[in-house]
Amino acid sequence: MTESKPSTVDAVVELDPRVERSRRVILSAALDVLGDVGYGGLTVEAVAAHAGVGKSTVYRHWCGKLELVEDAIRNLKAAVAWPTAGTVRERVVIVLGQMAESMAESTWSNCLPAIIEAAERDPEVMTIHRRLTTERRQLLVDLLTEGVANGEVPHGADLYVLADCLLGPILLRRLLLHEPFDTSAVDDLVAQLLGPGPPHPDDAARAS
Amino acid sequence: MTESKPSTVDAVVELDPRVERSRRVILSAALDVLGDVGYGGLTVEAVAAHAGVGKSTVYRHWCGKLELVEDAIRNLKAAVAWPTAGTVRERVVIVLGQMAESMAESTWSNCLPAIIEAAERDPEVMTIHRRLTTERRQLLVDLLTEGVANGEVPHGADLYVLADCLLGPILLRRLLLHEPFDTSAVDDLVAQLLGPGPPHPDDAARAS
DNA sequence: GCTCTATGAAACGGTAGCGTCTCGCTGCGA
DNA sequence: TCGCAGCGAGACGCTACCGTTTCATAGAGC
Repeated sequence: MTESKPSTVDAVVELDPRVERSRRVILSAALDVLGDVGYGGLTVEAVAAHAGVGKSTVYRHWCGKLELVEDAIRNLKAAVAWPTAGTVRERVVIVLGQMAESMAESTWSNCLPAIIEAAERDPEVMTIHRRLTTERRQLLVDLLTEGVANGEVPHGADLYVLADCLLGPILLRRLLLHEPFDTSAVDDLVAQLLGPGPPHPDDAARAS
Repeated sequence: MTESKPSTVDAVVELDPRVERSRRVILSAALDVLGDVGYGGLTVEAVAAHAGVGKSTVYRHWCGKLELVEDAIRNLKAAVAWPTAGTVRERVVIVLGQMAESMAESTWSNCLPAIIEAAERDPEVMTIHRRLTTERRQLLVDLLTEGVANGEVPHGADLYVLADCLLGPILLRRLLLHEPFDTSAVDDLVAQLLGPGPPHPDDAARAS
């Protein structure tokens, strides 16, 4: 599942491997529990049981539920392989396909409703979540900026709005409609926003 | 076992005005509390206290927290005045403007994260929420269909995807980015999706 | 005015999670 | 090999909420 690296805040050297192991397994369990029962339903005892550790071990490393959840969300990484080759349009399709796929089944997708809920209650969680989302969207905006430069994306468009038009529908179908966003829908989506793209990318010079 | 009322809203005549008043004030309080503390944090006692009624009064009308929340969500109405005059484009702008406005501040917006969370845990809540969302989106799809008929919206587009492109960004900014979606963004959004139409929608010939 | 019933308040036992603590055990590093 | 620190297990007092029950009050309909 989540092969999270201990790259959280531990710039300091972890001496004892037992500590590192405990922290890793507890954070992973926290995400599992969070996805299962949500933010309000998450309990420290449930996380400890799911991690197979004692409750006191959790309290040894975190003050309580809130700090634990914050740390767990911080460790939530996006399993997205950012493409570097191909036209901008092709790369957008790939990125959105991965987005739709991870929206259908991933730790992140499972935790998303709980994170949204938690962000609503706790400012720190909101900051963390907004940062993660903003960074991810910025990559798409950068990709679109490249598309504007080479003519694949029309000039004059607000690329942030355009990026939200690409990401928003996937989010809407996951959270509000509870229906999948399949590959053909991604094609429709990109065609809607970047024009009726021809299968051949050689005629990228199309502005009329 | 507590019997459930066949009608959740106002279909059946309530004999005693005290009963009607209790149900109304409790459901309203349930939405307030839901928006304040979320689904997991909502308690029957908090709802009763916020409604200014006794706890036993709540249990007299609902089996428990789940049925109460379901009923409250069922009664959550969209405060959207659907426009009937003007071009399709103008009406789309009005609808999205209202959407963005109610996203910024409304009972519905306050409760949305909690409802999303609740829908994730309870199938009944999911069904209710999906129905509400689907109905609202369908109105926009119908509007776009009218636009296709009179040439304001290009042919061949998947109108459901298009509707999600219009609604998705507003949702994304509310839930993930926690930043407002103002009027100018609505204009950008519509321009992005329905073509760069200034006040005059005469440039409908774009798909050729 | 007189029932009749919905109501508010409160007490009740039961359950669940909190956060702290102690106590052996064991893996780690020296 | 030894000392230490992290560990699990669990008991603890505490608080909050659950869902039920009782009872006196007051508002509604006749």
